[in-house]
Amino acid sequence: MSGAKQPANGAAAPASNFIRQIIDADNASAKHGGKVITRFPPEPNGYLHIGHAKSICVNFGIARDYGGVCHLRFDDTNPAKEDVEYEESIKEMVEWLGFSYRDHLFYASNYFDQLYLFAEHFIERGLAYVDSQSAELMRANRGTFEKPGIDSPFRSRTVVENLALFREMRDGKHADGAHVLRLKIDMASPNINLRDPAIYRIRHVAHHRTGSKWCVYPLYDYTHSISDAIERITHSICTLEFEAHRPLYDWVLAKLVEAGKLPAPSPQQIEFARLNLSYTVLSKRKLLELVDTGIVNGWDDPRMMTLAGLRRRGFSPASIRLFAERTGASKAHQWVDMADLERALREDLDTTATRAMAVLDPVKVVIENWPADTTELCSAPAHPHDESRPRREFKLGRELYIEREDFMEVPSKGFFRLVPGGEVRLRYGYIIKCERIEKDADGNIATIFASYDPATKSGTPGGRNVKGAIHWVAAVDGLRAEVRLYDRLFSIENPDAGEGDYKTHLNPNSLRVVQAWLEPSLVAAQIDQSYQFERMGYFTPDRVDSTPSKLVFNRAATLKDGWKPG
RNA sequence: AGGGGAGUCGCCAAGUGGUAAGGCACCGGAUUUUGAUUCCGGUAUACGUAGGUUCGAUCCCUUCCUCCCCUGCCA
Repeated sequence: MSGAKQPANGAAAPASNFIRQIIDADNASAKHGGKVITRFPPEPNGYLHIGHAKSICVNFGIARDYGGVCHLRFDDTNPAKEDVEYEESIKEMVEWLGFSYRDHLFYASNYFDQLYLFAEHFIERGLAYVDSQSAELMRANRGTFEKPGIDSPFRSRTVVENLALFREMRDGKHADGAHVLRLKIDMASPNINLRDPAIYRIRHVAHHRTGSKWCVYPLYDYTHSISDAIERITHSICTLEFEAHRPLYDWVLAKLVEAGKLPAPSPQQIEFARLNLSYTVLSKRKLLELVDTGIVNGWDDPRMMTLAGLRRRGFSPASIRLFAERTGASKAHQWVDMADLERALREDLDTTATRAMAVLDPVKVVIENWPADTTELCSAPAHPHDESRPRREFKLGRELYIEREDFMEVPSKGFFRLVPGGEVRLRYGYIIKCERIEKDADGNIATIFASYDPATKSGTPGGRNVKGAIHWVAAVDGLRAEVRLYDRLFSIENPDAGEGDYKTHLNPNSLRVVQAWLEPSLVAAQIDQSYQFERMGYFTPDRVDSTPSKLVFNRAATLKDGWKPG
């Protein structure tokens, strides 16, 4: 009865949490007849980020585990800020994350008629009034945390007066800001949200869905509670900052239920802690600023923790779901390390990513005893634990490239790659020995001259082996490509807590671009597919800049590196 | 006259009167032509603090401390 616990992708079953406990209890008492309906209610005024992803996973995940449904509902009550562009992006990202909203797409704006009628109902019951104070005066009269507010001089308007005025507001007879419709609750409430909250304001602005039909638009608390009830949401899961709004949510619904306008039982608002990620910022305002000031290249910049950015960077939907599952849902403020996101990525990609070899910082190797102008075909599995996938092939010739960091002229203790006079295996190829090196005018190693042992071809039964194996790309069939190496955008854990503006803590090395050598199989690399460049990390073709004639790869994450030079 | 929340291992997070799950990280060791993966094994005398109730308290009561949220005609 504790919800069908279906692992998201072979991972452990979702842990019990306080939300699921509430649902279990409701199911046990048949409060909602065993139904579970949740909702993800974004305002279409920005792009989704990793924090939203967690909320999506919580809401859609619970619906899935309990055999219920999760509504995608656009909270589009503020036409001045919202746009279809955002709506489309949000829908795309929800789907990309692996959740379907097909038959469960809703809009708060679809309830505008109903919301309006309910507002008149509140007026008729003497529970709402038109306030004509200025915004400034309203603020002043609301009181403070310690001091109760004082009643508006318009609080005692008659029902007839209120109704007439509200209809005039609706009919466009008044300017923006001239009046506002307020619930009549309690100006002395210790909870400021209950001090006669405004529920309708005048906005002579066209709405992207309702056009110019309305010039009065309902506010969040009023709209959200009623929308939930109309959709028969059973559990309305939101973040902690709405805790103080719950009494208002309950008040609105209770009044409508007692009048027979809405069915019982009402949905229950449940709040959980939002996600905080280290080394980044997640507020819409800051994300926008990073884009507007050109610090990043757009909303889908791979360094951005937006879902568009994460996707472009090479994060898989499954890895984000795994991450959301691991961080769980609770009421304690959580501060999660960015590295945890990368670990979830590695865990997912290790089992799925096709392998390939790529040299990101090339140094040339010449095998002097390799016959000139000859090559030999080598092959390698697409995945080390899945031999059923077609193998990849590439050539080995006299000249090739290896990673600069795989050679040390003066090796650190414990270094077992290539050193002067030492041997190393060319993965899937032969064992080579470094005979001598040649440096350029600046003292950098220009070429490594080596010899190979013909008896050591990869796969030779009973052949000898050496400890180190390094990746390489032959000059004959290697591909050139641009590779973008990303790192965290900020250099301190909490950019907001440091001294000064968060933008003073940018990591200057958050993007490095290198020209790499890739093995030939990578010409066929697909957008949205991840590749493990062996020993280097997980990469994906850049979805906007990569073309077959000019390959561009993004690094999503490095591989775990257990070697500590000593 | 203020109100509402939260404090359990480095990071998440269960448990809620019967003597501290799990994940990640970390540390050993085995396998490995990725210093990856995988596999074994280890890791809180301890639940913000001080008291109290109880045979027994992370869980109940009280004190104190720390942190977060709320004074938009934003959501």
